[in-house]
Amino acid sequence: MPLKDTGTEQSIKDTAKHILFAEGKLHATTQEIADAAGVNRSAVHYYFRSRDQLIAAVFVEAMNALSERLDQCMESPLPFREKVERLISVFLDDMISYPYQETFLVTEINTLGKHLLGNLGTGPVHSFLEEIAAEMERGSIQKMEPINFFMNLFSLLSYPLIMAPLYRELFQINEKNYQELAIGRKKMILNMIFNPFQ
Amino acid sequence: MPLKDTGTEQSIKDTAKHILFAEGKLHATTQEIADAAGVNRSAVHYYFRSRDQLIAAVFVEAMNALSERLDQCMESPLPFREKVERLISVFLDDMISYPYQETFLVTEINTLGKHLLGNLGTGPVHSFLEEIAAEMERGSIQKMEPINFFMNLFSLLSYPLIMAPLYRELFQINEKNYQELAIGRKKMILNMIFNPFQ
DNA sequence: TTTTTATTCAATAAAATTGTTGAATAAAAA
DNA sequence: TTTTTATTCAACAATTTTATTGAATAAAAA
Repeated sequence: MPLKDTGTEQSIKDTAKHILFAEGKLHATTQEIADAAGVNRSAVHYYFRSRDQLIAAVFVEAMNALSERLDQCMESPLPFREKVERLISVFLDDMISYPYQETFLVTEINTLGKHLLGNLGTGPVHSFLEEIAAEMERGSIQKMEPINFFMNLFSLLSYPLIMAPLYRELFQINEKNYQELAIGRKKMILNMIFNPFQ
Repeated sequence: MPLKDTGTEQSIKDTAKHILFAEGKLHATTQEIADAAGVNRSAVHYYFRSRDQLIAAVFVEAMNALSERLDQCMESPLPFREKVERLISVFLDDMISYPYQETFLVTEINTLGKHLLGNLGTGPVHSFLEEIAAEMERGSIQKMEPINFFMNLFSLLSYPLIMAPLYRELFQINEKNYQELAIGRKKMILNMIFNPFQ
């Protein structure tokens, strides 16, 4: 660990994030990461000692950034519907820049161990679930298990972007058009989520 | 390639599928696969020559099996709603036994190349999309881009199972209860899909 | 029984990747 | 200027994983 901060350590992490989360190269080597970061491979070991520790650092940072952003949305004093709208915008932007992030988290969680998850699922998520339950009582959204409402929201939001490489082939859509499709889903998701069915 | 079929080749592929798709060990070595299959590692090379070719074979077989099953559902002469119900059941069963399958396909598609996708997205999917459009005309489902209806269905179905390891932590639910939750979503998904909102 | 075939086994080669080290360098700080 | 610090560089060791090979074995087929 260096005494003054030249940004190299962070730059290595950011590059690793880009390769892993944006490009989806889940088997990236330290060499590939170093090259992409424009540093010598020694620097990677200098800062992180081992590949595993770099991966773990990236994992933790991504996890914290993600839950922080979501928590901020969920804790904001906005009315429920606007809160959900912001949640969708924030998450959609994130998914567009880092479509493989969730996939990475899910496939690495077993090898890295759950202790790296930190304070995921504390406070904000819990109170947001209660808020969902309250809205159901009010009748503004369809009654169901609050967890299901939560998962529906993120399903409709995430899945099409996670599976983009497959669905682009399935539907023969190029990258640009597919992204437009994904962004266009925003309004539709709000409709599905907020207009009580039956 | 052996002249008589002793089932070993298939057993190796099946074991690889289990390790990759059920256990989610995306970095599995040929040794791990051979051990789990109860064969010598030589056998793996005897049948597949290289790890890459084994992975490719597994990929192709999984891809074909998946699209065949889906095509069968989509082509069946059932009324639309029952067709969708079958689709959900078939896919849900598959997701429960192989939760990492889609993740694997999506992360390997870049390294392996799209030529392995075969005849994905031909005939059945296209005619199913037309059927969806027709149902929208009939008013039995909400009007939207047919592709969005399709993606909504699979989003609501797949995402909670793909993300299970993460969401089990987030909601502090054990594996058994989480699976019950996932199965219980079936009816709710049908409701969301079929009851026109607004 | 003889032959064929599938598979194992051991040994080893080849390749890829990671991790280590100590000296060299260049820039910033003192 | 001297010192410190971050980083590079080259060389190499260690480890892991993959791939090859040829002989051995055991069962099935002829």
